Amino acid sequence: MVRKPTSKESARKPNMREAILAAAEELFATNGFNAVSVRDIAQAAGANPGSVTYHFKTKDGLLLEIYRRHCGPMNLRRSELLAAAKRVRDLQDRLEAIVRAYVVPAFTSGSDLAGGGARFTRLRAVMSAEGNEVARKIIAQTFDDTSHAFIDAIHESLPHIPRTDIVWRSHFLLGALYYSLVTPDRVSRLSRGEADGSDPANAIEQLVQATVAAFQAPPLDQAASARRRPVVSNKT
Amino acid sequence: MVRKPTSKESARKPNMREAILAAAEELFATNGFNAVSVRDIAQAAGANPGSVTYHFKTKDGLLLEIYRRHCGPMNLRRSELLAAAKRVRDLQDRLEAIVRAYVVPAFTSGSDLAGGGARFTRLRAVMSAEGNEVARKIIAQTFDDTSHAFIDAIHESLPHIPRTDIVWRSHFLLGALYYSLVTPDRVSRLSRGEADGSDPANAIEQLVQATVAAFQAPPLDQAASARRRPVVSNKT
DNA sequence: ATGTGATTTGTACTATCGTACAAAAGATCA
DNA sequence: TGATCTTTTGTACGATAGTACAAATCACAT
Repeated sequence: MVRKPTSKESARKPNMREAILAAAEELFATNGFNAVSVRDIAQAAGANPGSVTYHFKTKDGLLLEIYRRHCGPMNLRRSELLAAAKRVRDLQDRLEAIVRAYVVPAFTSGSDLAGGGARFTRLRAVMSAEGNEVARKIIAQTFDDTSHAFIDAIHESLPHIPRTDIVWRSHFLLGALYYSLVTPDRVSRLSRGEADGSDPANAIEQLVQATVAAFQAPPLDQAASARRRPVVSNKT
Repeated sequence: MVRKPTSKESARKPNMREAILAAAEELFATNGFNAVSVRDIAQAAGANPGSVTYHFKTKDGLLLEIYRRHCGPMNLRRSELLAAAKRVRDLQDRLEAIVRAYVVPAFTSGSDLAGGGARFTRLRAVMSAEGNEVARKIIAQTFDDTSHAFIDAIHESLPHIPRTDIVWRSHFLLGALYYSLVTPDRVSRLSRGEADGSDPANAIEQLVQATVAAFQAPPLDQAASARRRPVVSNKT
């Protein structure tokens, strides 16, 4: 009989299941899915390999549970911030608030906080790069709603920009966001130590500032693309 | 091109070595390094697993050779385009030309062309996400020069923007570029079929337009960051 | 045609992978 | 305490990984 935890959760270690999830999250996010073995995860969590099988059945199941754990709270948080942002009167300020609502939850460093977090965002970036099938399915059915909500909100504050352009630019935003979390050291290196790529507050401000300007760029209509004949044409 | 094919080069198939390189490039770029086995590569190239060992010694050696093959020509191409871009008089046009010089070689679809190409760029994106050690070493010592050259050029056409900001924004550009090549289908999906994320010409124009605007955004100085107190502060 | 060196094949070895499963240990409550 | 359920451990199995290596095969100068 499956009983709900009556008074308190019991385990020899504080919570082995959580430890495994945290370890897997960290290892997957930094090394990718295939490079990390179940034994690696177990060792990092101070657990036995068999425990992973017991709690999550398979390695895919473990990844699935990581997504399940984060997706709900993260989208909730984003919805709240988006709703607040949409109440901003000034259109320019509203656009910035919307972008901030999208970016900030992705950078939060709270490890206890279930929703969002830089580690989970980085995990998603790596999984998307690896074309992970488990992640791909979840992403499409969980994040597209949120993405559409943000795109619509941005579109409302920039009515003269075609929706297509906004989609492209929000795609670029996500790419920039991902990459900032994947290789923050590159920023420090290229700036010769003048900037700290690992500082989330820094990254957020830079990203918001650059992205708002990108969204406000003139639309890419026929006239514009006809005006600028490319120096180097691409193979069609 | 016609060297002496005397006693040095010969193979039963047109060129098995090339076939293996091409197959590995394709598989690594779409599935990551660890998800692809040497046997997968051999099969895709119509070769025997032993052939891979013969030509490249190890799996790492194969990846290394892929980078070696592409890095030189790609950087050369970029240098040429950058030099041409720097000769543009008008500062606004010059900035766009510089960005284009950076972006265009990364999207070229020529498979015979050794320099650059979308496939190799995507490969780099995936390797960077996976934190691949072989790739990391090569990248740092091969691409940083080029990156600095572009950053300097952009800085010259935007003298009032601090170099730090330019580094961040060019970092975002690379992230957006990578992500566009990794998951082009997402653009098609989110735009509900109105845009084709797989069309390189389209991606280039959108990326150039958005990036130029991002570079031209006002600098992120003390005044700006003080003015906008964040809605949600991040853990320091 | 034949010898020679370059390439390809076939196979085998060892390590490690994900996972299954029985036994041990811990927790819970009559 | 003893019965029962949950969790952890230890171990093993089949599959597959990267790589080594000898034999077979090919291209070509002689």
